[in-house]
Amino acid sequence: MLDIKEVRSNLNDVVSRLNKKHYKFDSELFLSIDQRRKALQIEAESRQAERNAYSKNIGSLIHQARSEKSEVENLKKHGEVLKKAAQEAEELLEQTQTQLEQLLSEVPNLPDSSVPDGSDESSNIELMQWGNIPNFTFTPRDHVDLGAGVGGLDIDRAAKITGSRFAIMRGNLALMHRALSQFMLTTHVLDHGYEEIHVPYIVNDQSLFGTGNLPKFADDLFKLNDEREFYLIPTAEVPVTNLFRNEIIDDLPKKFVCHTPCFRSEAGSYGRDTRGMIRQHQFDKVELMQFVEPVKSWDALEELTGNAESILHKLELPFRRIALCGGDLGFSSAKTYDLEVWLPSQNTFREISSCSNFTDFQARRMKTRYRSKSGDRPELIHTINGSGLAVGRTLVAVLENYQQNDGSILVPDVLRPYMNGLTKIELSKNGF
RNA sequence: GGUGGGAUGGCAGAGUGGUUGAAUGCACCGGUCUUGAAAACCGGCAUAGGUUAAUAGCCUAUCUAGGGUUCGAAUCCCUAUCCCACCGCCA
Repeated sequence: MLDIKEVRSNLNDVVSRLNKKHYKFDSELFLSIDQRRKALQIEAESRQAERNAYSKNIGSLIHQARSEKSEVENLKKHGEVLKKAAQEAEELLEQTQTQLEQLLSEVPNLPDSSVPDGSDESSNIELMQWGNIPNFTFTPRDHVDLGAGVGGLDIDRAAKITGSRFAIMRGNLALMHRALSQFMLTTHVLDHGYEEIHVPYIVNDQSLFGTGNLPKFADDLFKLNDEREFYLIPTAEVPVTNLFRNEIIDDLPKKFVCHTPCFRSEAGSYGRDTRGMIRQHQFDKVELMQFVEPVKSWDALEELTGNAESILHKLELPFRRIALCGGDLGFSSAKTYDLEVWLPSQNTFREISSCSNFTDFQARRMKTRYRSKSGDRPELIHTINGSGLAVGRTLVAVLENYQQNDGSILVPDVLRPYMNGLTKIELSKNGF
């Protein structure tokens, strides 16, 4: 949520910055509702003040036993009139305030000035590339064939059990998948100073509002068939960011790393990435999350992005860092770096991590504040998060980049300790 | 699933209809004292919104949340959520 005070006082600036994000903000509608709100609020509050003063006066009269009973009865009658007037004024105010809140809750975060212009991913800017793109002496297979070859990946049976966009892994492939998440967690905890945290995979609607997934993006979510407003998490960002919802915290920064499955309905992506494990309804992700003081959030974004990149360094997977342009930025983000890993079978880079600074946008929705020292006014914090990394896609990248001529897969050095010393996943004679 | 008991400011904990936004203690901040510190003493210390140049005043709201009763609600009534205890069931 944007700061309504800033929207009011810098309306033109806000409109043009939202334009960069390719969002048309209806400033006239905003102004008309806000002006109505102002008038109604002044009216409602003065009615309320009147009522309060009147009641206080009755109280003191009764206390001093200065009045006749009948007199008090008359006073009460008039009190009822005041009460009605106050209630009516309040009702009108509430309607208008709700309208204003609804309007504002669907407005995206303002992009940072460093964000490149552009309407879609074609305007994203590559900032750097790392690693050597492998030169295969044979035609590289894709991860679906490789996975089938080593007898560890089964898409068809997953479709039977559940439906499309699910996968089954077994044997050494399942082991590698687990090893990847263990490796990521351990690295972020021991090398980068994150605290490991385990959270619910089901969240309520308020948490999703806090991160900005609701009210606008309900279609992307799996909702439980329950009287309560429960949803499967689309990312650990939702439960972890909401840790301190409605709280005032006093020690910053806080850094968490969290491994969870993620559930996305992928509505609107029919026909895209239908083959294999690239786009699933369920996937594992190791998420990095920082809660920081406002002045430190830009440094924190660089740090966190670097933390995610170090996983790719250690796995020796070629990747590049992309700055998303205004039109490609997520709803809550002020700036986002995507990390894209090289996939030989597609001869291109594919997203494996997305690291964003949300500035105070989520904090305002969640009412998460901090107090630097006792006595100071609480201030909204900034939130930063990013994948470190998407486990399923990392597995895909390892399979494809480490494949051998015969279809076997070398195990990256750093994973071997997590895989009982295994150095190579061999072809399976029996298939799956 | 059943039966009871709870939810008050950063924490602990008073408060059952009338100047209570809320006693008291702890924590915290400022001061006095001290060579310095501690102790003691004095003072301050909730959040949000509105108005405003103002993080000054003033007004409004908030004692888990949402409704209700009343001229007036932390206090009475209803509902929800969460926590605790015991019973039942269970990985």
